[in-house]
Amino acid sequence: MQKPSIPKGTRDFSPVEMVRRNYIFDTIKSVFQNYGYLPIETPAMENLSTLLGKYGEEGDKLLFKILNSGNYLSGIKDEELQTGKINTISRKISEKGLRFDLTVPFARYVVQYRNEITFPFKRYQIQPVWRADKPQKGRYREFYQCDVDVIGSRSMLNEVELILIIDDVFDKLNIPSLVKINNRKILTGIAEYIGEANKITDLTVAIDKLEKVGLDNVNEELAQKGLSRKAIDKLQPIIKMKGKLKERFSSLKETLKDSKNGIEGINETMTIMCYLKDLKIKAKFDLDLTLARGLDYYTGSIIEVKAKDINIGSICGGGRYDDLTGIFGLPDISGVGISFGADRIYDVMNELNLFPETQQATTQLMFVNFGIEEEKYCMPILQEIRKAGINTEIFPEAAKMKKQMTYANNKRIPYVVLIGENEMQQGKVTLKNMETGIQEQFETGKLLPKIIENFSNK
RNA sequence: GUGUGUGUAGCUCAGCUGGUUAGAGCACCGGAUUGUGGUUCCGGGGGUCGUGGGUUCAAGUCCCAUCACGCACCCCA
Repeated sequence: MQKPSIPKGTRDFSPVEMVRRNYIFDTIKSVFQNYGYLPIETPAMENLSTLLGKYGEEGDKLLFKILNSGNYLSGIKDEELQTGKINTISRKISEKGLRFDLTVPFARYVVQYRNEITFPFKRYQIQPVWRADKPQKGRYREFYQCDVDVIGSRSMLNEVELILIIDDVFDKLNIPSLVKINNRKILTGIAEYIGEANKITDLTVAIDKLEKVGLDNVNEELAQKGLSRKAIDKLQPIIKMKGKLKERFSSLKETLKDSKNGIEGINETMTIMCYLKDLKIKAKFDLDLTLARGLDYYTGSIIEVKAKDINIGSICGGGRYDDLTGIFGLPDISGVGISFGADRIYDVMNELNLFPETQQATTQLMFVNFGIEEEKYCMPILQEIRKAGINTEIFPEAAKMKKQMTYANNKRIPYVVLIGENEMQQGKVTLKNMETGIQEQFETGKLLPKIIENFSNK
């Protein structure tokens, strides 16, 4: 028989893992709500027309497509199949795809329900997304994103609040983090300044790698992509720029003074920084001109968060998009949002041992099952204890004591109740503390108060 | 898409320059202990060595192919 398995890049989650994952999700959710964001959900699959062309050429390739139902080959002629033109054929046999992120479905949602939505619209969305990437460390084919976006407001206050959200989330999860801030308009300005405005994508992709591969390699890649020697020389002082935030801003302003885009980007970013410097923030944040971010739709601020001392890529990222809804027929609506990568956050917390150990046990009290008579005697007591809010279970069959105790032990249930023939006759119960091994006997009526007392002491 | 590594028990792995019947730890089941888990002792089940082909007297071990998985790059959460 074939060994059971799951597709690569996907994962099963055990009860222990789920408790931890839910801890992350609950933390994130509570912060989102704290800032006035409300949840929505969208379907796992979208029409391919919604998805295609939104993530660049690379992104399109990474979309999971869903085969049409029924006789999906009926509209295709034999000769057409022979041509091997995957793109035209796949358009005919597949009309749906799994969502690639949550931002594009959100844009679709906003346009579709524009008459019912009050703007600015603040929503959060925590759902899985799928990418047909090659999996590796910190990269999965199915993973959760926790998106929070506000659409219909151009105010930089939104950016500021998103950074506060980032700070709150990582503070609550105890993850030391580094927030990088940049602006696409500044990058455009730089491209204009060095005289390579049409090579903006190549430029940003290359300088994005600065930290990883070093300046020489970046310059090499730029030359390879066809940027002129002169342009690369002009770029050097900008990406090498160091010093205090204030100084960097003023020197950048001087350099990009002829670029309308550049100045706009600088002003926006300065506005954000101005707010931030007067607020209490635990995370480190900084302007990082090498931050580019791939997704095509960003037009203004861009934000990315990395966990300190861990090499796993970014754990949160986002930015402002001025015209995402334009493609769906609703132009001139600006939005800004960020996305937390729950799975990477999990990996980081795992590596740094940040999960509270206490999360393990869900059952607080287990009744050992001695037989039918005892079951009947115990059930009303269980009901009463459950009503008091204690997580309680009874072993479902009168298995050997050893098996039942092993079960309780493996499940890390802290207390076990024994009511057998002896106890029933005497109207007593035996309560065993699984941690200390000590057990005591008392009247049945005293069980509940005793248990409540035990748990409240902790 | 490019490069690279690994496939042996449910899991983690050992198995030397090819050599009899493929091992360990953990997990599981049973017993010591018919009303007591976590510690200890004894015993047990479980493997077409990823798959197919080749070299050889002989292949888990060497060669080729193939599949699967991992890591790095590209890109990204």
